[in-house]
Amino acid sequence: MTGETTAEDVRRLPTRAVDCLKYIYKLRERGERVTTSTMRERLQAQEPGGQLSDASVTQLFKSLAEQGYVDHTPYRGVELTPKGVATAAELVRHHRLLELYLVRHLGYSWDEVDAEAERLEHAISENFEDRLDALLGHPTEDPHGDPIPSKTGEVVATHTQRLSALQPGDEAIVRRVSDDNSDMLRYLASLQLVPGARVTLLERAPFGGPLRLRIENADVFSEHAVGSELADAVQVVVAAR
Amino acid sequence: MTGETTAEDVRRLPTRAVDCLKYIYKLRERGERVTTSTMRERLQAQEPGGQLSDASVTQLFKSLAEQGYVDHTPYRGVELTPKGVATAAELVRHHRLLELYLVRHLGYSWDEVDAEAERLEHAISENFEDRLDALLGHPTEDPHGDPIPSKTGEVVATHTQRLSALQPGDEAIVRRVSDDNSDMLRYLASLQLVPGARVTLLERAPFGGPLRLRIENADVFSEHAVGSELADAVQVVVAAR
DNA sequence: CTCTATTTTTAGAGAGATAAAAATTCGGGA
DNA sequence: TCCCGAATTTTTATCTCTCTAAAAATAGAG
Repeated sequence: MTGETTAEDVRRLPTRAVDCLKYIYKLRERGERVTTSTMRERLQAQEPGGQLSDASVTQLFKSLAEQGYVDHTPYRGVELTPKGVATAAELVRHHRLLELYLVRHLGYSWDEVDAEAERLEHAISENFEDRLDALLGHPTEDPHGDPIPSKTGEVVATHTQRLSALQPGDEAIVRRVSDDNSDMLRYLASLQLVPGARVTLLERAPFGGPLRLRIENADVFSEHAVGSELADAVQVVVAAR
Repeated sequence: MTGETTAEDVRRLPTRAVDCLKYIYKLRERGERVTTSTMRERLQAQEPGGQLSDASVTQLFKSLAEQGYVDHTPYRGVELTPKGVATAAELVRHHRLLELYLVRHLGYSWDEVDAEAERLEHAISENFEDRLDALLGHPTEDPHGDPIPSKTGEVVATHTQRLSALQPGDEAIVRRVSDDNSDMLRYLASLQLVPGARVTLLERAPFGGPLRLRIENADVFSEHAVGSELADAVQVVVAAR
């Protein structure tokens, strides 16, 4: 028995390699295909001002494939193996536990936590992770509504759709918002368009135009027009149609 | 004006380089000379199973000297420049704030915190540091009695001496204990030989033999014999002689 | 002055990066 | 269906950085 190595992998592999697994995991959450250039953009965005070529990403893919974390079909992209899923889930678990902790116990606002968690997720120990988990009451969602994988990598799946997919007259509950754009998060908070809020689509302009919404959160009502970029970043569950 | 770069240095420099500055800082705290081989041992102990040669340390010294963090006198050793002191103090500040935080808010025991802080100290942001500092009430000492440098690198100096330097009959207050040996810390805790405790040296055996001590902490009294290694690791302030 | 332990220099190996060249995919037109 | 060309991905050759082993240099004790 070689024992559980997933947790160690997160700290043993180069930061870039684990981040790569994490992004594959997150892109797959949204059902997108993972290509070399997509990954280069992602990894590059991570390190401000950092340079990274497509060729380097190809080599990273090959190296991760050799180590059994991904299946790499040349010219087609990569998919996580079970081992890769486990490792990525462990890192994502760190990230989301940290985000929730930073908001609840250190007074961070939800638009600040992504960047801080990005750094810390690689450094914390198994012990730290477990203490956070217990202190937070074994949570299953982070402040943005993203599911927190369990220690064994399972997630509570919720069937959601994009806010942009609603039809006029539909009522829905916000479940999840994209967490990686600070400015958007601040704006969403100002609209009260947060997980748990109830939205009604009043009207939608054609050709990707704005959506007019009625928003209710904590008994406060408002009405706003939002653009398609924002409506794509918000996941909802339809309550009435 | 190029602005304050110290905080960024901690995250921009390679981990090993910042750790090197930290160890120079800590060795100087105890007035020890910093040689190539000492540093190699220190850095090697850091990474379990890690290999590191003396030659690498020499190159690290040269590189840090070129960047203005240390003065390197070949064959003699290194000393921190003001820039080096500032950078090391910033990292030590991270470390000690984290140690105190882990004990106070996450239920860690004082023998666990060094290893965890070691990892986190490189990852936290300026923002995180400031929040910790405020939450802890701007502390000046960590759980082991080590001073926490201010944001500008100043420390509250206390004139201490080793417990092993006491004479029979001396009474002293424990101020500080060495933080890097888990087993010793657990043992010290079991003896109540912690910062704030009052000790009286009853007797000392010759030739580096054991010291017989009377220990008082929180109105609990006890008597123990301790060896010289332990007596060297505890710093005290004499109260009565 | 000489001997020994330590430190530094030197030479070269390995990881990880890039630019440029080669290979492959994919959509559209004959 | 086949072929072409643009876009993308992979390969190749090379560069830089960091490390080590071995050789050379130096310090310090006797």
